[in-house]
Amino acid sequence: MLPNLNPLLHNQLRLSIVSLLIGLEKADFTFLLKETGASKGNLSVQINKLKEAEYITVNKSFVNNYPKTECALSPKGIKAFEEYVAGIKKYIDPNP
Amino acid sequence: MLPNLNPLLHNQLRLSIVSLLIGLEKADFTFLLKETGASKGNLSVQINKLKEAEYITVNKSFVNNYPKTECALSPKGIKAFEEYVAGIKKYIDPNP
DNA sequence: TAAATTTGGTTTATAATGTAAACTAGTTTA
DNA sequence: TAAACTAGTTTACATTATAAACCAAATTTA
Repeated sequence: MLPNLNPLLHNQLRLSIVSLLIGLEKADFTFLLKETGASKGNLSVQINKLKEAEYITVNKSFVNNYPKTECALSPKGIKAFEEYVAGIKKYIDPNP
Repeated sequence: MLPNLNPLLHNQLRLSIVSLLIGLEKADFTFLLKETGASKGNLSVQINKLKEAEYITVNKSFVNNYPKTECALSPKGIKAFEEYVAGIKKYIDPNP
C-alpha cells in the first residue's frame, strides 16, 4: 500500500520553500519570494505554517533599516522532508 | 526555478490512482478502493475528475449481475504523469 | 417471501485549504 | 511633504477535498 504523504509538505509552495532551504543554510523572505514566484501574502502564510509545525525557524531582524525575515530548516523539518521524499518516491517510481 | 506541479496529479488519492494504473493495464473500482484505502465517495469523485481531464478512460459494465467500473490510463494521462514525475523530482532531488 | 444485508457505486453538504487583494508600518526619494 | 518603494501580515474569498448520506439492484436470511 502506498504511504500517506505529509499534507504540510504536499503543497507546491511549502514544498518549494523546504526544497530551497535544504540546499541553503538559510534564506530570507525576499529571496524565497523571487525563487518561488509566489505572492507575498501566500508566502507569508506558508512560512508561518511551516514555523508553527516547527519545520523551520524564523528570525526577524532589521538590516539597513528594513525588516528582514530569515528562514532555516530545523532537524524536524529535515526529517519530515526526508520522509516525504521516501514516500513520494513510491508513487513515482514504477520499479522500486 | 522549480516547475509548477500539475494540480490534478498533485493530490494523494488521484496520484495513487494514476500510480497504480501505470503498473496495471486496468483496474476496477473495488480494487482501487482496497489499494488506496479511500472512501467510496472520494474515490468516485476523483475517478471522475481524472476522466473529465481525459487522463483515464472509464468503462462501465455488468459482471455477475453487479456493476463494474474499470479504469485505464490514457496516453494523455501517461504523459501527464511522466511530466509530473519529472517535475516533482526537481523538488526532492538535491543533486539533479 | 418479506425483511435485512451486501455490492457497487453517486450525490452533496461541509470542512479544510489555498490564494491574492487589501492592509500595515516604516523608508527613501524627489 | 507627498509619492513611491520595501517588507511584510491579515483576511476574505474561492477552490478543493472528503465523507456522510443516499440510491438501485442483487443476495442472503429468517
